Amino acid sequence: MRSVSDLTARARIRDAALALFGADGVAATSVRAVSASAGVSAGLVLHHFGSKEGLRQACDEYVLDAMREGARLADGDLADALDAAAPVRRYLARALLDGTTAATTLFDEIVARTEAWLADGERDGRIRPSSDPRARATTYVAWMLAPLVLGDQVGRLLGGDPADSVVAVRAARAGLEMLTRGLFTDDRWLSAYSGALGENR
Amino acid sequence: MRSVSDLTARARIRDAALALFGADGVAATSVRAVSASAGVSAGLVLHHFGSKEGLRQACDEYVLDAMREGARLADGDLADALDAAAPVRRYLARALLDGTTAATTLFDEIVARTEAWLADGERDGRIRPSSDPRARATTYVAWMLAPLVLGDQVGRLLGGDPADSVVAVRAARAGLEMLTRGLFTDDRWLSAYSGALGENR
DNA sequence: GTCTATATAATGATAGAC
DNA sequence: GTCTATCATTATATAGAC
Repeated sequence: MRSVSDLTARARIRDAALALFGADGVAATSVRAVSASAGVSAGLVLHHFGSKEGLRQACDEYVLDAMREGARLADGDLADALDAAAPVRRYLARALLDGTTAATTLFDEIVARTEAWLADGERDGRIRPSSDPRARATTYVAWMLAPLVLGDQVGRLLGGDPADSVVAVRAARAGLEMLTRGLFTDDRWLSAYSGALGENR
Repeated sequence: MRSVSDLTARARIRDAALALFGADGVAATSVRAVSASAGVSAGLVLHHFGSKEGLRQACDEYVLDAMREGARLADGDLADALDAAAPVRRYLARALLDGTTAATTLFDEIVARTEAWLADGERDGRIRPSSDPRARATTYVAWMLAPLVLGDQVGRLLGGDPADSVVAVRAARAGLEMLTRGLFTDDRWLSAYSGALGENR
């Protein structure tokens, strides 16, 4: 069991920054707040990372690595790859909104992998065909990311205790139900859209 | 046709704040930036709103009203209520992430309305039954909000021009397709979750 | 209502001792 | 590697003239 104080100061600073940046946003988090949370001086933070921007980039790279590792372990379905540590998830959510290059890169990678995974599933019959595979993959990814980005809101309504895994399971189950049995019984609305776009847009 | 300069200074300041807060976040936006964007002095901003926090609350209330108005016009489905002006949507996305009281209130209202709307649909057969209506409504809302929060990412992958409405239509259509015809062909994964939770959790 | 000028605090970053 | 002390800049907010 590795305790917090066993980490190098650099790692502790990065972890503290990750948590604070994720919780409050980069702009709302001062270097001093990070240093206090890590139990070091403000000077040391800048000694290690050069600037606040450097610290942000270090967090970006760390999250990128963590998510890639998670994606490597899960063999396709995005839902499995997303059970990273909570601070990493929260940071990622904010980074996606801020449009950092790391988050943009990651989003692209995830969509590409998901599109390939869905195409595979289409071939062997696990996944229904689509008239617009790219749009479907993108939308699917956005949906899987939604409870992550809106985790506080979803958690509050579904359980009270945000750290409770029951919340995540309930949401995941409800989502799966919609995606297997469907939500709407007829394709009235769908037809309206098809007319507007053509079948293979 | 009402031009920008016809608005009172107070309204112009609020609109400018809405746009900048939504684009960059509240913390990353200075009162001076807002005043410059609105074409007034920094002092006037604080004269009208007391403080930066007061300005933020004014934006919150404005967005709350705008969304409620939109929801009143659309008679149930969340997707229709979300076609508010782009600045309002972007502001709302950030507010949801920041967990402002207005955004929290709004999220709760939306989920409640959606749950009622889904229950209605269940009764007259438009909507399939659910084993966990609350979780389904919450997840559905989170999904409909996802392209809003992740709009930049989705737009980039689906069209290039973020302001292009074709992007929104493609995403909406792909989503509808998944929610009508389903995505997964068998309920293998769903069964696994049902076992873990019991049927009526 | 609107501006300019200013007070005061906090922030990112640097320099140098240990 | 780590700290303290300090600088220059920028931020919010106030006071008072017009």
